[in-house]
Amino acid sequence: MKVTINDVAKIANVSPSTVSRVIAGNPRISEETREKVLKIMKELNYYPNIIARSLANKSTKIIGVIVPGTTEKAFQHPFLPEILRGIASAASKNKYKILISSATSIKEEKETIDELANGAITEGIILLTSRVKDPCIQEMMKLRFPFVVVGRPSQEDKINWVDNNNSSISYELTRHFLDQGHKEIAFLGFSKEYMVTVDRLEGYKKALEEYNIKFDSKLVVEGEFIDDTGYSLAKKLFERGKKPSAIIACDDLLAFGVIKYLNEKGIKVPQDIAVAGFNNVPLSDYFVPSLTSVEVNAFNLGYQAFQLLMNSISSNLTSINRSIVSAELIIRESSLKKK
Amino acid sequence: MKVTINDVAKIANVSPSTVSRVIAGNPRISEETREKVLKIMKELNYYPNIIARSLANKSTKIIGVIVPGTTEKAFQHPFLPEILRGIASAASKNKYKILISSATSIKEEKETIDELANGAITEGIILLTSRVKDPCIQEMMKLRFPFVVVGRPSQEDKINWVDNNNSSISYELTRHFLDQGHKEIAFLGFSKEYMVTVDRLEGYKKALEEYNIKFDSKLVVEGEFIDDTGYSLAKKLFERGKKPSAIIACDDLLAFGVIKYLNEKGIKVPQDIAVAGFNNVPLSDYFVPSLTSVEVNAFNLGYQAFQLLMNSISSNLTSINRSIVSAELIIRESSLKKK
DNA sequence: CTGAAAGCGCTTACAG
DNA sequence: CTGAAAGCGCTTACAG
Repeated sequence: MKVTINDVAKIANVSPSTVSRVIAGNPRISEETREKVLKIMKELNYYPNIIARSLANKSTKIIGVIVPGTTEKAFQHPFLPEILRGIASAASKNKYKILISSATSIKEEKETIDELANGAITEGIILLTSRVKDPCIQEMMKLRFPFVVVGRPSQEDKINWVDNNNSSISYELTRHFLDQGHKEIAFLGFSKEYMVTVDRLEGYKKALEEYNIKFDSKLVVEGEFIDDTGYSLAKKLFERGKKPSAIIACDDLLAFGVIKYLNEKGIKVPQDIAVAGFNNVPLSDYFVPSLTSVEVNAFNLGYQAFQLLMNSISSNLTSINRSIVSAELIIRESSLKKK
Repeated sequence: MKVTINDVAKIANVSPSTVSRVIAGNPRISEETREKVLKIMKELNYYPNIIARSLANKSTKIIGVIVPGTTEKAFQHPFLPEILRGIASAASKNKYKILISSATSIKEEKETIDELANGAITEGIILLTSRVKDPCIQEMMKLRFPFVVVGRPSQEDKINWVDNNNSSISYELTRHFLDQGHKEIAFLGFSKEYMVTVDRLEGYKKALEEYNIKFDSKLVVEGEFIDDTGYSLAKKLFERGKKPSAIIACDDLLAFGVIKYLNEKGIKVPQDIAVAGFNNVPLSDYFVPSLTSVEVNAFNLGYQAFQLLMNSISSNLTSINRSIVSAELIIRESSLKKK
């Protein structure tokens, strides 16, 4: 049978209260009894029951992380795990544990949120999402429960969130092309459902404007951002009769697909068409040509998200915070004119 | 204030016991009171406190997942998330939640295990590891707590585990080269610390033997499997004066590094040297040349791991089970002679 | 410095 | 079919 605080108390000849106090490190316990109790605990191999403690305490030291969309696709993208890693690292430092949700539909997702929040199992929630009108965000706001979202939400002023400055890094990337003399730059993988792509498109437009290049909507190919293959998006672009000299894809995986398509058509990258992606996946560096991309520092996004959440938990929802994690342009072969 | 079962009971004019029973779906409750209680629950927006329930129940419906090594690198490899996804999917179907550990050292890892197991917070644990003498496995065995490990452990008969048949798929891959007439095949990324690589080397040797090719240890380059870059391993190989006609790397990421090295030396893949990897990462298909690899079905590994764990939890540790997930050879350009 | 008691929010035999 | 009571394993004012 599992040994409890009472067993320890009995054998140590003290009250359960006392044992509880030495566990909690209460300073009002005499050195002598502390040592005695500690010794017995060791002998009996006693471990406090976290559940019981949580119930008495009303503090579980657990946060929930809701992974977007259907679980089936949830971990698909290489940077999601990176975010998780960041959250885990920050949580670990604060002695928090992480409960990962795994819903397969929006409905289930909401139910999970309700359960985690109302079930008193979790002290706060991190939402990984970047959908424009995210139903989970709506749900969380209704619940008045501490939460932060990774990815700028549409209701940005009422919510704790962390994100890159997607608009400005996209601006930078676009300028990188403009500065090299490109006039026709395509933008693949835009989706009005996803804030990230909305922001990135905005930065793209802003750069064009500065260079007095008229925005051409035919150069923007919408896509599901992660699901759609870059191959098909590139194909669509060409079928519109467009043949830009540079292509920006909203994700490296898309960019790889684009390059595959170009290869098949006998178009050389970067000599004929320059290409860049976003998110700097591990293989962008190995790819031939190595792929120009944007490092979003997903680890930091996760890390900061946890910090904001702690903040929100302890401040009792009174303040709204945001955190901008800097992104950096990583220029590689795919976007550089050969000299 | 959070509404409790007592609040509901009072307003519904029944006892807390009755409310508890309708929550539990106890059939001995009259349809009439059930509906009344359900209605009040809705009105008050009542959610059962999971922690309290767990304490009374002695069942938390939570499993722990221990991610190997330092958290910092934990989620690095693309197939870890896939395993997680499999676990999450199976867990979700069984109404289980997942607590992810995040330790940064072996010592911390053991502490986490102790806490999760002895703290009554978790009903079972899945260990993601494939180290040969894994200290966490030792710890778990001591605890007599339900657990399963993903990756064949050295103590394979005393432990629940799930894995591919790494030896046999490696055998197949090696034969794929032998059948094409290759006589000198290098094997990169072996590490005696990791069962996976041990098993894969075994399959490799077996195939050579069948073809009466003498095993040459100079063709085996040890490496940290995931950490080491394929680039440096390939370099080592060449510095030994070896120039095989085919190279097997224990991981696709290694293989990409190898190819990069070969490219730099002006060696063409697959014309001059054929290359293959393991784990079929998302980009292997996009790479130029596309990379021959082994699909390990990480999702299924995770899924099966959860099933075994359920088994172990309900059977009360009385039986030991294993589950072999089939892997498949995916032949692409990098290993095929041009016709 | 330490103990007795009440309480955290549930569940579940037991009795009716 | 339903309720009163005890219990799950802790914590924490309160009293001394």
